[in-house]
Amino acid sequence: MFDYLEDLNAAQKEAVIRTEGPSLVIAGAGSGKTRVLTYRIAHLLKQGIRPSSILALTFTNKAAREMKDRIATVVGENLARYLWMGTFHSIFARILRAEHEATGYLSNYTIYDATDSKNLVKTIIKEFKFDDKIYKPGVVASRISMAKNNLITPRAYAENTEIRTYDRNIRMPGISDIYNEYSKRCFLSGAMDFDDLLLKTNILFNSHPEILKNYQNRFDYVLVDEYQDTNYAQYRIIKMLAAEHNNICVVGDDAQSIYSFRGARIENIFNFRNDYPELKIFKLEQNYRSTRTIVNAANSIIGKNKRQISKKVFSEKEEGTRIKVMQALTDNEEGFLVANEISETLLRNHYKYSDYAVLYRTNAQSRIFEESLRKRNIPYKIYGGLSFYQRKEVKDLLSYFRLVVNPSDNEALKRIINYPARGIGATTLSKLEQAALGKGTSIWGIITTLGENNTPGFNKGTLAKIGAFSGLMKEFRKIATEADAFETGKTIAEKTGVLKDLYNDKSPEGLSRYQNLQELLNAIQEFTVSGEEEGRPNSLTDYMAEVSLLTDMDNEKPEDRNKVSLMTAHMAKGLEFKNVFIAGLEENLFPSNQSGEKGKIEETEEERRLFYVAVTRAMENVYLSFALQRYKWGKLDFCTPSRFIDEVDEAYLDMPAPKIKNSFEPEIRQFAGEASFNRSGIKGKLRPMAASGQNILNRKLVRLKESSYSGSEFKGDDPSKIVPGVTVEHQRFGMGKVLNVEGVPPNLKATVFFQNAGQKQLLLKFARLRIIS
DNA sequence: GCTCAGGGCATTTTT
DNA sequence: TGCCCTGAGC
Repeated sequence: MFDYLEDLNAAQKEAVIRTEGPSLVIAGAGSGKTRVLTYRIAHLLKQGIRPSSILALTFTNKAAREMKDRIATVVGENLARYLWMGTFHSIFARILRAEHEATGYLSNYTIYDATDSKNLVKTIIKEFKFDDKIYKPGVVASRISMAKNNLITPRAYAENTEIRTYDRNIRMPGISDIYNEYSKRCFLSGAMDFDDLLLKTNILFNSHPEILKNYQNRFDYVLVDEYQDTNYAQYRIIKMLAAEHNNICVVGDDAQSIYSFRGARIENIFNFRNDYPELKIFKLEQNYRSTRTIVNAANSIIGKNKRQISKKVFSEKEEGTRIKVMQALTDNEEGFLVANEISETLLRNHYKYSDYAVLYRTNAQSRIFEESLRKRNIPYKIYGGLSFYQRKEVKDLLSYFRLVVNPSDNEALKRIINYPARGIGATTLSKLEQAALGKGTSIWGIITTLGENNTPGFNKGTLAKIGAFSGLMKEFRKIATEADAFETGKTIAEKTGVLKDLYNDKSPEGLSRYQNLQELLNAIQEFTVSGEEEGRPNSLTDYMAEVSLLTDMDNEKPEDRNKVSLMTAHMAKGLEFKNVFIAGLEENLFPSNQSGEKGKIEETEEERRLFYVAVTRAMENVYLSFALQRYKWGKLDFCTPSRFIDEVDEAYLDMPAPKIKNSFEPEIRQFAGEASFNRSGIKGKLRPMAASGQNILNRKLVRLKESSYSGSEFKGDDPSKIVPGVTVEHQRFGMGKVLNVEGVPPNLKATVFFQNAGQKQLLLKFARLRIIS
């Protein structure tokens, strides 16, 4: 068997074998952090420690899975399998299910995702008659989330003068009441949100010392990955669990703490020493990933931060090439330069597409790179954005499953009670909801007792419709108790007509929706079959307990293997690529100082850490690219390069960072049109817009019914037949068509873009007319 | 209850 | 630009 200790350098080895007592492993970028964690666990197992007494917490399922697989290769599958290894959320969800009696919940509780939480908050805002211009659901939800992450209960929130003053200052003094109501409703629905999994675990351990004791005794060893990203709630749980044996090992890198906006506290890693004065510190400083140039350049950036744990990250690899600075005039040009560089270096250096990543700050920036890569026939994959589990069709079907598992789940019920259409509209639903609130029960609770007690006073027709729905659900619930997850899931998908609905939609979007549902069913089948093989329970209930905590990263497809990756710098953490483009490095998109008064330095430092994370993803080549002018929300912005480029030591750049400060005069051509378009013809006024190079005519859309565009053909209505004056001339790239538009000067042409309306019927296609010169 | 046009808004998000 | 929400009108 292979000797894992041989596979380590001196510092790594120390960190692996000194297993007793508290340890802090400071793991610089690319220093073999995962290796140390996995071998440390393997080492424990080799010494006869029972796997079930080891708790290892990660932030992503992927990290947990990879680590488990690697441990299995060292010590064998049957040992690895009994480890308590998983994400914070999944481990605590499991504990909360096991201890549900002490929490007041049932073991089948639902986990609300961010959308469910926001919808519930929105409902409450409306009911409380707060001004929804001021009370934004997203803002309120994030205040609630902040409170939970800091273990502030609704009551503590109400009594906290500092918080209340802050809320008053942002003109939302009612958040406290909303939070209180929100918690009550979640409980009534038998639901917890993501933050609850941490909050309720804390409450559970604090209020039931005997239960805490039980877990303290169970876990002889506690290990935590990415410790710099833990929030207060996670910190408290870790501390409690490790209090008995004190064998706690946390691994992290303060230089890579980039999630403060989600409640992560970099202080946790700074203060670890105070919590465990007798700790051992291990510093992993040798970087095995990147060239010396990249490591040194990264150091020169992060060195500007005041608050950090001292370390000297170094590389013994070759010096490598300098970082390339790419300056473009427009965002289009930037996309072109990136795509160009990829196709050239790919051939010259025999790279694969998967050796490249384009990183940016915001998801919206992906579009321009998508376009330019597509033009060059470079395969790419966009990460982030709408995840598989957030897709409408997937969420709809999952909502049926949720309701079957937990009929109290109001958010799920509201989502599907009228999908597919059953004639149960908003009015009926709101009556049901009010009745439920009045009685302190769930909507399902009202529905099932309508026979004896028709308080809302529904008429016969409505009662029949609701009855049919509840009959269907009862039937599903019965099947769920008898059949496995796949059998149940498939029956539900078929009997509700959800599957057929999409099958009948032959548009490309309809097809992809149908395929998504098939994919979901395949995943359930896989779960069912592997559960059966391994003797795990595999009912729909068991499946739902898992699926709520899955993300897009958890179902990567093989056909995405050899593609250029497009993602935010945040998402790239933990990954590595031979070539990394850090794109869109304009001051206003990669902000360094645009935040408010509070925490200006902290936020600048965090942006710098983000930049550091992005640079250290690269093994061989780093490109810093930016455009000097860019459209942002339709308006032209003049930009300067991010100040972070200036901070890179010039010795590592292939050209000095350009110091351009709005010094050029844009060439502006103006076009003021007279017409916009709709299905009945040309109407209204074109909004005149100034731009250089490319002119945007107007945001007015041509909405075409029953038509779509695929390949080079219009299916259904051709815009030229519908909108007078619009003629299709020839195809431009991918989505667009170049058009001649009546009334527009002959040197200007329009491009039509199609996109889905995303509404219920999926029939509308948008065509955007855009003038290009 | 559905459709459509118009208005308003806009980081990052491992769970 | 793009997307989501809302209210008018059918």
